[in-house]
Amino acid sequence: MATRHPTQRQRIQRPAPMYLQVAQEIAQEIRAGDYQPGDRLPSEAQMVASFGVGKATVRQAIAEVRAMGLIDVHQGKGSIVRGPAVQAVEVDRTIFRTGKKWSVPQPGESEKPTITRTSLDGVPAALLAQPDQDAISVEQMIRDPATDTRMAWRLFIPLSVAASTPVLAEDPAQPIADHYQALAEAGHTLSWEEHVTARTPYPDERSALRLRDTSPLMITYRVTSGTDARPLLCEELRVPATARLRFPLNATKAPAKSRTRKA
Amino acid sequence: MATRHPTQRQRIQRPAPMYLQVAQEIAQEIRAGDYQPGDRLPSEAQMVASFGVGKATVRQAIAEVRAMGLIDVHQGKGSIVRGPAVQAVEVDRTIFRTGKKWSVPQPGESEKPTITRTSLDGVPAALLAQPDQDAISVEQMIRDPATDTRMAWRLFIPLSVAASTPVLAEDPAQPIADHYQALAEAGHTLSWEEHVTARTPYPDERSALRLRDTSPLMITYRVTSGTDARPLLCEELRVPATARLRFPLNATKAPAKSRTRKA
DNA sequence: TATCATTTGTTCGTATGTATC
DNA sequence: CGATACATACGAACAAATGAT
Repeated sequence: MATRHPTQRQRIQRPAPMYLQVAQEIAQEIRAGDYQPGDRLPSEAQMVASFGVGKATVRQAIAEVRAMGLIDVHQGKGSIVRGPAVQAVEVDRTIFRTGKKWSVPQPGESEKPTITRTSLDGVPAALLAQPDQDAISVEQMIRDPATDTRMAWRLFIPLSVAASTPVLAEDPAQPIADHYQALAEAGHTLSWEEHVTARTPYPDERSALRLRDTSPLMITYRVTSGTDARPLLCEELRVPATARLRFPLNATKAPAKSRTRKA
Repeated sequence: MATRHPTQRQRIQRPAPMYLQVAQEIAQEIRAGDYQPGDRLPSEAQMVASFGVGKATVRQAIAEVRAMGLIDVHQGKGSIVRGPAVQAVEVDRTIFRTGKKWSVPQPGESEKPTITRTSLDGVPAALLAQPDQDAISVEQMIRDPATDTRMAWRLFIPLSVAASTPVLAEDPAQPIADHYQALAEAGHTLSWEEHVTARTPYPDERSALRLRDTSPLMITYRVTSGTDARPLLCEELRVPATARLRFPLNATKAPAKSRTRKA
């Protein structure tokens, strides 16, 4: 009781951890232009001396700055300041239609696809609304030569859909636009929706997609639906978060019962 | 020379770092069901003993498992196994139209907006194609009470647009659908596109959005364009990557010169 | 309410391995 | 080959949060 001063209790403010302070200091110096893109930051040992903190603190600080995307760190070389020139790859998610033909932008060169049979699980299963079902899976790595960006594409064709539209199963690895056309010719009125999320990549994804540092991973699921909004196909695309996904948006006719806007 | 066996040079394979091995082991045990959602993992000290490695190694391993999204870590409590029940908040990015009125889904409750004047910079500046220009900025925090998810919304109205359509500047904080309507009434034929990216959040964003652990941040920019595809407005929405953004997609009439599909 | 044991968070120091130049 | 720099790993200590006593 006597040891606590009520007037102080409001204002207490603990200092941020030292590693965060150091990180902020480094980030500030970079943004201020003290280091130009391409420059090397002082070595860890030098920072230990100049900041007067331990090595673990410096390393944690550098990890933060790297997570901010301001530097690249290379063993044996040092920490290199990134330029804003890290141009974002733009991945166009538009679906084009010319008469009865469909086409989708191709963001790079594709490697040869792998066709397997898998059980539906996780998000694709939920989006396809068909749990406990198997699907034909087509996997393909896509590489954009201009920026050396790698993307992982995967198509899920539920077996029930392959059964009712056998042409899909005949050549699962054909261009996706041909799948769209086949479904349309089978009498479906197609519509699409896309779901985007992001997460920290797993170690194997980091190496497969050549992800540098702590860059997150964007994952987008495109669901192709037919008549009665029945989901038919699910495409998954995983891209480094250095990219930007582009969606064209059209206004949709509101349902009869229009949504009320909350406060 | 004599110390190197040429026949070995092809097969060398360094073992993975111990912290990754430990992380994989923990992740495997979780996925195998050895620990149920809600269970506490063994404490760091116990792992140090059971794995026979140092504390720093265990901590790095736990950081990996946490980055995989398998556990939540709380100081003083321990590491809690997450359930797959971490339902993703779905943020619907549809734009609805009823006759001459627009509406957009409201993902939660809004706090009171802050109106400032800023200079356009970074992605919004590039998307609005109007560098070296000022803009009216409206900032607002949105909270989804069901999942306690926070989102940061921001609107940029370039001064040139505010000048040619003064009604926008009169009440910048009005519902965004009213801005759309005002622009339509001013003679614009509206269209939208949305750009999505992700990155590691800054420390201040982590606290403002109450981000747990190492969850990345998704950022989406919605650009409203008028006649002649002239960009008019830019909305920025930052949401935790635990959310899913949902876009409806309509096929777009292909331009006269249809895109050729590369190999 | 206050205390205490447990658990994670932060920080230091030191040593060794590996990549780069 | 050697010097430099980052990566990994160990040990130790104290701070801060949590939950039970």
